[in-house]
Amino acid sequence: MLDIKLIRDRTDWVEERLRTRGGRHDLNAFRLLETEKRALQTETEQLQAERNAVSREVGVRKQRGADAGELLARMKELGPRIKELESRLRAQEERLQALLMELPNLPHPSVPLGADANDNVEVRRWGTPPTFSFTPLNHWDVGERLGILDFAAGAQIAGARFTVLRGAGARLTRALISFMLDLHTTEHGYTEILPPMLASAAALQGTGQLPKFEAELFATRDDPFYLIPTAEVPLTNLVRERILAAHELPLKLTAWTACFRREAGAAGQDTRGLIRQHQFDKVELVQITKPEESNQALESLTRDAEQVLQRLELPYRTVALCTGDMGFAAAKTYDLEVWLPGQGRYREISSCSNTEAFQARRMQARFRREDGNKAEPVHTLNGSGVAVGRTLVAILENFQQADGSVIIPDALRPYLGGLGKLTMA
RNA sequence: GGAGAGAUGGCCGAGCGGUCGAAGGUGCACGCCUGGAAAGCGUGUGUACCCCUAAAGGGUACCGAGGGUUCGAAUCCCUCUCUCUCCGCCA
Repeated sequence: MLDIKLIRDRTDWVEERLRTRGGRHDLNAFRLLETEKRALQTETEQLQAERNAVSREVGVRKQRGADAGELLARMKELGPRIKELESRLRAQEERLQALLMELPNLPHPSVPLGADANDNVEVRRWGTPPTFSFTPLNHWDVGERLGILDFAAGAQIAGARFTVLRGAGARLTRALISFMLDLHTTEHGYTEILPPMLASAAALQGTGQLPKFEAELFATRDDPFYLIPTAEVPLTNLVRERILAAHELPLKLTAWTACFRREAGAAGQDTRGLIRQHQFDKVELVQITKPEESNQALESLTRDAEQVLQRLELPYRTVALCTGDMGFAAAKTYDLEVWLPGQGRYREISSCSNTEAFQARRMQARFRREDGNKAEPVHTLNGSGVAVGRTLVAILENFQQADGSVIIPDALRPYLGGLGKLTMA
């Protein structure tokens, strides 16, 4: 949610910044509505003040046994008038709020201008894509040949975009999760959380998935829950409606969760393999910081995610998303793209964003400085550290051998009882 | 799922339908006191929004949420949510 005062005071500037993201946002309608609302509020509050004064006087007179007849008559008129104004005011506020909730975040000044993914800017590259003496297979072929990925079984249970992992596939996934969590908790200073994987509408609204992107979410039928599309939702909502002390910041949280996405509108994309599933595992990183520290925090959070790929010896590049390609809540985003030999290109495996105060304002997450002044919104950041399913894909494709086996990166072996290679049965 | 109890400020805890944003305590901040501290004394100590703004100031709303009764609701009524206890069920 944008700062309403900023919209009011610098309408044109905000509108211009929003325009860089593409889409159209008419802030004049907003400003008009807001002006109207304030007039209504002033009128309402004047009458309320009068009501309070008169009814106080009624009390005083009654206690003295004096007559309050004409006062009661005045109150008879005031009552309905106030009630009507109050309900109009509330309606107006709701409309404003609804408009506000639909506006995306403003891009940080350092974000490259651009329309779509083609305008993203590569900021660094790590590792060298492997060369093969044979034509590298797609991960689904590698996985099926090893008997660790079973797409047919996933479809049988739940349908398209669900997969069953078997044997070493399941174990490798569990190993990846443990490896990532251990790295972030013991070396990067994050606290491990195991949160609910269903969340309320209020929580989803706080992080920005609702109300605008309901179509992307799975919901429960008989209860008011949504399946979380990312652990960013529960982790960030840990500070919803809280006022933190300055010394508690930054908060660094990590969690493994399953993530559930309907992938509405993704028909025909990545229909084969593990790349785009309705359910996938992810280790998430979240930081809650002071405003002046969030820029630096995004850099370090991104490095924390990159470290996962480096330890796993997976070649990747880091890309700064342009204004037109960023998500709704983000002020700035780096994507990590891992090299996939089967596709011969880099594919997103992590997305690290600073949402600044955007989510904090939605969820009223604040902190108070040592000087004891007014509480102000915190900044919230999130990033995948990293997507587990896609990491499995990357390992299968990058470390596949001519004989169909797959070498396990050293960093992962302790989590697999020393296993160094997946081989065909 | 059944039965019961509860929800008030950072925390604890009062609150006959009227002057209650809310007693009291405690915590915290500042000041006095002290060689220093404790104790003691004094002052202050919620959030949001609006008006006015240089500052000060003023107003409105908020006692879990929403509705109702009333000239007037923290206080009465209804609905909901959450927490706790007991029973049942269950991993």
